[in-house]
Amino acid sequence: MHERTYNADDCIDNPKSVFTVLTPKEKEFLKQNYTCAFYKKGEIIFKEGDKPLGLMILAEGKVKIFKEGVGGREQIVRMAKPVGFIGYRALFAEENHTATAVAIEDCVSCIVDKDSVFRVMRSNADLSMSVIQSFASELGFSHDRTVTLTQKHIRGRLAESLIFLKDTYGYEDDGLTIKIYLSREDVANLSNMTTSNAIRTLSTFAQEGVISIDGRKIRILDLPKLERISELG
Amino acid sequence: MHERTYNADDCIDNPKSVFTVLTPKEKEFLKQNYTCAFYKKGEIIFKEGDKPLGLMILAEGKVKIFKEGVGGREQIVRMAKPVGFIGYRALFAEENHTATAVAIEDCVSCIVDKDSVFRVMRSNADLSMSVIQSFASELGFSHDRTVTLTQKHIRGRLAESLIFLKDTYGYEDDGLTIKIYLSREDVANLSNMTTSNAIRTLSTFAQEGVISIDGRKIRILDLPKLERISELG
DNA sequence: ATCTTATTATGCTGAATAACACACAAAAAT
DNA sequence: ATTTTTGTGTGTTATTCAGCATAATAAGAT
Repeated sequence: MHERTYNADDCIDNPKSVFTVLTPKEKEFLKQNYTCAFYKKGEIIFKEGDKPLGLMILAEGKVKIFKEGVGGREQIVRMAKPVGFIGYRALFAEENHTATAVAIEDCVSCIVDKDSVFRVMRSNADLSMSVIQSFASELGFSHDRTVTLTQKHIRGRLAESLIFLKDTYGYEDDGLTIKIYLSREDVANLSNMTTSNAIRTLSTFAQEGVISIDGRKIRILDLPKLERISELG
Repeated sequence: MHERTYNADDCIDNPKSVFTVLTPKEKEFLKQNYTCAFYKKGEIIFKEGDKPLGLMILAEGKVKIFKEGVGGREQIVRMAKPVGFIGYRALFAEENHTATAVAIEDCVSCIVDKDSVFRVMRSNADLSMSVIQSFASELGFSHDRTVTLTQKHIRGRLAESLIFLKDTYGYEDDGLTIKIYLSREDVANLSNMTTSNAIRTLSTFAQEGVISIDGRKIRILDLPKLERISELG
């Protein structure tokens, strides 16, 4: 982890963040209580068991959050993008982290210290309500994933993961390429399958003309068909 | 659903509920804004797609909350007990319900209307913070379950479910019998397996002396062994 | 009381998918 | 540049578990 000059004010002022409900004064207060850190691709941002130090805002880069299961097998539970929070579940649950966060690309993350976050939340009910709404949505998403990962077949699980990645990160300028470049192993860990089966099923999708593959670059050629595969299970 | 005279003041005054952080005045306000309903065993309390009307407090009885997956297959995502909330995820996410709640026993549920709940939450930061903490814990639990249900083998999943039921509902006076009586189908839907396999695996556990079965009454005879089965996967 | 339906129990078969083995390509380290 | 490591692709085998059938029992309905 390297220190670097980075301006997190952008995060706090970002119109897409939950901070829009804050008063200028409250924003100012937060801006005086954060530090920034730079993480190289592949670096661990926090590990299962670590104590959360504050509210981490992902300012740049992409992050995977996963849990270690049976025999060290990874299950990705969340994919974070800028501008978004990471590690906030443990912070608000007053627990140590129960998952590990790893940078998928070079990342910049800003930490607002815990006391400052809590103070602003107590002073601004709108912020609390936004956080509650975020948690409630995230919990719904988690329940959905549980059902998908346990009930759908490999093809359905992979199709849903690809759609999820597209919805989360969007397309490149070509309007086809999913704007994230994951290893086959990560795709597998997101979709609850072995790496071999992720590779095989991606190839099959490509043969069927649903997607095209160029290394880690995945282009969705036939979204309706991909959605049908996802629905069918 | 039958109306019945029931005193929900007990719920709001219950020392185990999140309402302990409220002032007497706020409690009084909530007590003036709730209605109670009675549900017979097997009755639906709310269904996937329904609009949440308020914050439901389960005052008496036990409730299963499940989602319908591929081919109508149920996945139980939560088991509620008194005094606890039900249907609060959708309420706070400002969505329709994404799961169905069914009474496992005769139940009494009190509904505090949405506006009143939100008003008190805006006036009392402690309450909001408690709700946030609850959501954060629940989300952690959901992530745990996802990993368990996808990665552990049948025996591990069933063992974990039995431990979960014991932790949630406790023992009968004998200190052995799990204080909930589920059908084999519900046990299966909690553990992501077919009814046949739930029956089979329960029998195996009984043969091995880990539990004993008497109809729907399950007694845990060897908790350490059950925990070991759960850990191993 | 008796009929009907739901639940529990058990065996058999087949499909889905994990596990393993190996080859090859690409990237990183020396 | 060359060695080592990491990632990708493909075939084969083994295992787990779902699906189905059938019977016995228990619970509800008429």
